[in-house]
Amino acid sequence: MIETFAALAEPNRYRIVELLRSGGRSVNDIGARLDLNQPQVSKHLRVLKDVGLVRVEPRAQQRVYELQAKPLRALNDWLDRYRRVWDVRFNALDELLVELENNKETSNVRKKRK
Amino acid sequence: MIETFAALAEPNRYRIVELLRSGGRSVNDIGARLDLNQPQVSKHLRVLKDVGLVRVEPRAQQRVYELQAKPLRALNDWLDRYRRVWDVRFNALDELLVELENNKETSNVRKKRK
DNA sequence: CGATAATATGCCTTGACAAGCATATGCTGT
DNA sequence: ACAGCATATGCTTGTCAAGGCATATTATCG
Repeated sequence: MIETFAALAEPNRYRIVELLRSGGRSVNDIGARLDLNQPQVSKHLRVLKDVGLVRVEPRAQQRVYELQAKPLRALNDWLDRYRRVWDVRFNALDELLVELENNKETSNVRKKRK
Repeated sequence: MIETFAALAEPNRYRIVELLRSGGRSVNDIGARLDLNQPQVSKHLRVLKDVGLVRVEPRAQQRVYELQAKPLRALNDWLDRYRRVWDVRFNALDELLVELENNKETSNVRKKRK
């Protein structure tokens, strides 16, 4: 999770991700559109690949990078755990639903009461 | 958006946010629970406050920090724009349904009614 | 097999930022 | 106003990561 945040916290990497939202692109294509030098694009893509945000598909002599679902899904799941904070619908009488959802995931919910 | 990612990319800040999910806490309380020195806690809270992730409420001589909805909501909205990438239900032939949902406005999409 | 295009990697420099520690500021009760 | 606790800020140091540039790697085609 933190890795994903770190990857997206870098401005140029964020721009790359935004660009790839419209579909896979080659390294040079990305560099041209975002006005970045090729080596830096490759490096950023490496970071994005390491955290699973993109995957590579060789196409002829170039490599097409495209977004991957998994980290985005993970981000969504993470955010779900904060729903009671940001979603208005959870602030009122939906406490019951919250309880149910908490039961569904028994991961790190075991907190010590004092 | 990038600011939010950057704030959450720092391990200790992430831990603070996770801790605050269960409710507002004072600076020393946070420091004690996460085993952090008080100055670093204050600094991290400053960053979190600057990006709007927390707000302060003075309580006696201590300050209680608690999570704020806005950046989390923004994060959710941002993620929504990638839904077609990560949400399986968007990958197939549900394009029509997407149109319908957008029109219905029942989902958590587009609730900004400024 | 050379030539060339597309991409990756290595090295260096520089800037940002987190931790540690000392100290300042602020609030509360007496 | 003073003492004492809670929190904030300033300064220094060390680490890490991004950009720039040169160069290595890989693939395609003649």
